[in-house]
Amino acid sequence: MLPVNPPPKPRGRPRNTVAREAMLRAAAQLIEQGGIGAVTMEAVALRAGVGKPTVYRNWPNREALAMAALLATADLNTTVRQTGSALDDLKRQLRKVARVFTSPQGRNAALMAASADSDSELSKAFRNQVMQASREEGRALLVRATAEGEIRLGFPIEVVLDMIYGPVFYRLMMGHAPVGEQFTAELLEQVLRGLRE
Amino acid sequence: MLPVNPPPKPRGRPRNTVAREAMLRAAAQLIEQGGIGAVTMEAVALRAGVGKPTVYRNWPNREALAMAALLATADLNTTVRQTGSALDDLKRQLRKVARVFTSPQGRNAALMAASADSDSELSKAFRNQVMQASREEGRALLVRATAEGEIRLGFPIEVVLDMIYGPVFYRLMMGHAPVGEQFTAELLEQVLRGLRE
DNA sequence: TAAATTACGTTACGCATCGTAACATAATGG
DNA sequence: CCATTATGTTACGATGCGTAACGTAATTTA
Repeated sequence: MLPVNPPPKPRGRPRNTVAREAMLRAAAQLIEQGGIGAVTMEAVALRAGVGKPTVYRNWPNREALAMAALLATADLNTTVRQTGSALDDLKRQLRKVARVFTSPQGRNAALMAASADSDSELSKAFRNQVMQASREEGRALLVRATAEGEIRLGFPIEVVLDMIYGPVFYRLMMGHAPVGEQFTAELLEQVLRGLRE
Repeated sequence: MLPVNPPPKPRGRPRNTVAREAMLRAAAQLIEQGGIGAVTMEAVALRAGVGKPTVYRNWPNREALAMAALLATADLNTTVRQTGSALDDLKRQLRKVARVFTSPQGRNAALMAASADSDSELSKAFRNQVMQASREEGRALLVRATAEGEIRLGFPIEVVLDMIYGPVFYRLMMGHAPVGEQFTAELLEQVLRGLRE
């Protein structure tokens, strides 16, 4: 057995989890109202009824706090239930991704992930949890679709995943056109045309 | 002849264009070194050898100045010469877009366009000049390709444009995979599969 | 040439936010 | 009881913002 101290049992006064949640909630509300820029450590401390140093004891800077708040939002952590064919599920999953990232939180989340220091811990966690999760789900569905004989074999799957999710983010970020039901449907249809033998 | 006063002849002391260019250059250098966040009005004033109020006389805030500096970079305003078939030109244009936006300036430019207030004048100018320009060029090439009989008719061209440029921005912004020669080639190949009837 | 007009650089100010320090106090473990 | 850690309050210096007030420079109009 490896000596992986399971609970290292901290010594002194424990962290106030209520305060921590209050801070995350305050940050999320501030984001919703005024975007990432509205998340100032002082505003969070005030709104959460907490001392400013306490905020700094939990997160080293504003960016980390905002990222943590976004990571904690429930929307970003859902997965699509598998009911129909793989391609039907894929269609529904793409709509879900589009819907989630059309929300203010989702849009801000994507922006933060893009602009954050790529090496920071939270940034990596974010990419893994929020973006890679969609990709993994999509990858599994594409594999299932090949097994079901709906699409051909031997296509570059990473590129195809970028073709599916890339345009959604592109429109979301650049705002040159809406990301509606029709768009995701046409997009997927057009992608699949290149995969049907 | 319409009475469009060509030079309305301003009254007093003219703007110092040398200072203006110095400020834009200073801003561009600051962006290159430390990103958008490094563009503070005071740093620009100092580096350009200019008074702070002069900076504010030319741009209302930091965002506008940074945007103007990025707009002035030459890379973003080039167009691809048409030498081969439409599809060859499209391939070369996609590489050019990828190359431009892989540079620090390009990446920051895309980020600013995404995060800036969508209604601001410079933001709109930016989207038109930098992003729409690529799309227009691509749209023209796709039309030419149909005329040359290389691809079929009746596809949703806006969606296809998103499928071409979206994945590039997606990788650039999220950083989950490189945007190399192989990627753009495979991407275009896969997109064209869905267009060849 | 004189007057009006506009831009310039310098200096200074009030404001917001940052990130940190000092302190007394509260909660928990040994 | 003592050591340890977290908490809230208060305060501080540092930056950057955006503006105002000045005297000066450049250019157009009369």
